[in-house]
Amino acid sequence: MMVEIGRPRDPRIDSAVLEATAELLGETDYASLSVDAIAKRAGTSKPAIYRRWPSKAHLVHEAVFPVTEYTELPSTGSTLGDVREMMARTFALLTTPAALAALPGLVAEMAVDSTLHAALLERFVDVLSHGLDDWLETARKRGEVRAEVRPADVIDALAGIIFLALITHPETLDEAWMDRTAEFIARGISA
Amino acid sequence: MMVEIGRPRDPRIDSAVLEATAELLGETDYASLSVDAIAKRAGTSKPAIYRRWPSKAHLVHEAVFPVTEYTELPSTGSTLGDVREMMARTFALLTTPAALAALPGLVAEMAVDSTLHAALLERFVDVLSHGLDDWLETARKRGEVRAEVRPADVIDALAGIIFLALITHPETLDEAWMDRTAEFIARGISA
Amino acid sequence: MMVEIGRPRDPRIDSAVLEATAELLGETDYASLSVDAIAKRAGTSKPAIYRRWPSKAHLVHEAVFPVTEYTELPSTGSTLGDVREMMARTFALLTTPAALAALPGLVAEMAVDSTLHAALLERFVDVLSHGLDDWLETARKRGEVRAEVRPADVIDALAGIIFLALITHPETLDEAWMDRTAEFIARGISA
Amino acid sequence: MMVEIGRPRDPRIDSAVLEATAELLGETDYASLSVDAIAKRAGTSKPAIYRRWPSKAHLVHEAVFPVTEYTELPSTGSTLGDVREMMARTFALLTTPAALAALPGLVAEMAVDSTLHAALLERFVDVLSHGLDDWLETARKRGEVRAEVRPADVIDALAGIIFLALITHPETLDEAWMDRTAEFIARGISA
DNA sequence: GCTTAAACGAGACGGTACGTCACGTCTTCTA
DNA sequence: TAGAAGACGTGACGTACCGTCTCGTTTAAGC
Repeated sequence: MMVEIGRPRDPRIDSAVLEATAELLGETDYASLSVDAIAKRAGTSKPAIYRRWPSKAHLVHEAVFPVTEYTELPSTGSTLGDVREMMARTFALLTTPAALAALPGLVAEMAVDSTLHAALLERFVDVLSHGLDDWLETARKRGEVRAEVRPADVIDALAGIIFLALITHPETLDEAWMDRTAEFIARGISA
Repeated sequence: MMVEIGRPRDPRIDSAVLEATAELLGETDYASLSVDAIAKRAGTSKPAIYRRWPSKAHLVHEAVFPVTEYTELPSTGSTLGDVREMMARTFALLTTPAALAALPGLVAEMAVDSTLHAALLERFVDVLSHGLDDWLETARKRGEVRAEVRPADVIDALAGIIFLALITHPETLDEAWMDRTAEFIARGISA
Repeated sequence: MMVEIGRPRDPRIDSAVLEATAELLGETDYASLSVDAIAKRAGTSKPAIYRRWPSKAHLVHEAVFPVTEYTELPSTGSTLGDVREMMARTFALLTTPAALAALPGLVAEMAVDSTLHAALLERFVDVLSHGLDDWLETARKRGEVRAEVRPADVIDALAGIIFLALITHPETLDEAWMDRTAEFIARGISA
Repeated sequence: MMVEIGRPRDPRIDSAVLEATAELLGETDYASLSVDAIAKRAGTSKPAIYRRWPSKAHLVHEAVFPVTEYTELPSTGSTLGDVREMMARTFALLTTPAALAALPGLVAEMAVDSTLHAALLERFVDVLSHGLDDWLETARKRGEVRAEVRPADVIDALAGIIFLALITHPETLDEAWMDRTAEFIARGISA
């Protein structure tokens, strides 16, 4: 049992920093975001930040993808409908102002920092794949999804297509595109 | 017709710099790549580089994705076979040592620099979509591809899935993964 | 009263930089003196230097003309003797290796940077005119110096003549020249 | 006899460059004056300039102190009057807009470039000392100037005092200052 | 009138330093 | 020991100017 010694950390700093980070990411991109600016906006100091997160990237990752309660994948009754719902969730996750500003930068840092890589993956897979195993199992039993389709493949497709589309042609991601893409993925995994 | 005036640029510098950049990207990642180091390796100077490319990102983009001769999409006779071939090409394009090192960084800079965004897209779409229109048209006529599938959708799927897989779990991208993914995409666009 | 807050500056850096600057000025001229080299020699960094001095010129000025203890103008009993002593001091001040190397460059920067101009003048006048007012007063009372001679005029003459001679014909500044010039100045201010 | 071969130099370029240099020195200081800007203003090119002058400093030196006709030192009848006239001439030479802007810079370059040093001295001594030998000789014969006073000493005093005063307190160089200084110098050389 | 050779404009070149910026760490004082 | 403040080393950024070079073109003098 770890005994806490000395002055305890002020939990208000944690949230103030996360909020400040998300706010600032709504105003500038990842590269122009400085830790000094975050500290100032949060009314704290750089060392207090580095005591909590090992690097700017880790902080941003946590600010952009906060740990949230899982909500069950609602069953719409059809494969297409369920895929459409998963897409909507993934899309929502990736298109908050903070996520839009931070994602490219995080991707760059991921490639260099393996601890960030791991953290980012875990957080992501957690959120996106939650309930996916069960859903796939059920759909497979109904004969609607091929046996060899793996959860990771579905995430690759969902997240990969949305991510690439977001960074290359965000202006064309309308309802029609969502529909076409859902149809594409649903057929891709169908028996 | 633009008339050349003044001392012409030394074309050997262009190629030496591009080569040096690609070489260095085989040794370090994008962030650790300095323009000074490129200049030194290429036997030239920083100003000579900035005279040719507006930023490090533009230079890297050109070094990593050189303009190449287009080769026709070979028809294997089946949709699946053709998709598998397109995947192989896209995969090859994205997994040169230089591309692996540079891609995350380029994605980050793309988000900030719109001229780079445009340049990168043009280069990419050029290479990947070459012949795709015709191929889709033909496949559509044979009744193998749905009418609403667009070339851009195919590129999103191909490049998006491969890119995300590369930056998240490159170690699992074996032949089996390529096969499953080709199957997925082929079914996704099929009638 | 200013309260010090945050990490205090390391005073060893101040002195190491000043020493390094003076040393390097003994080896090269002002123009070839780079801030990078100073930082390296002093075992510190460029930002640490620019935190302390607003420009290379301000740093050099302080390194070349350090604030020193004032020593009284010793009275030799005669106007000529006292002038000769003042000349010797001015000459010593301007002919340290660092001063010889730096002075022309400082003069050039003075013309451009008004803050440097002010700083350089203050330092100079401080050192050269210290005790001069009293000396002139005394000499005037003895009837040896004309009433209208001002301290600034004496400094102009002393420093101006020595400076111009130094930059135009340093090789001829022997004892005889010093004697002739002291005689010239002593007569110039005499009643 | 050197035979001219090839296209002769365009003499209009010489004068256009000198004029442009003097003009620009009325607008900025020596350091901010670029050879590119001179070439542009003169409607010519950098190589044409470097064909004529070995460095920026040499060009500026010639632009600021053009070779002029010597005018005799007018005898005012008194030592003081003659010295006052010499001061006026020296002052005029050093206070053209171009000279004011260029002098500090030239002094700095002089210290580094020995060919410039020589050129600048020759030009200066030529102008200032012209007729001085004769004048001194005459004054000496009249018993008004001490035997050991040398022409170079007079130039040191005249130019040194004016130069230092110009770069340190130009705003106080009024008629009264000129009078006091002429008196000082006249007494300094008097028997 | 043709040849010759250098001057010309434009601008690229290598070199070198500039002053700035942000990162993540360290050091001080205070709570 | 946390916290605020801010200095620290590191290392790269993009810019500026120097004086030289390499082009293609123009200009005069000599044959």
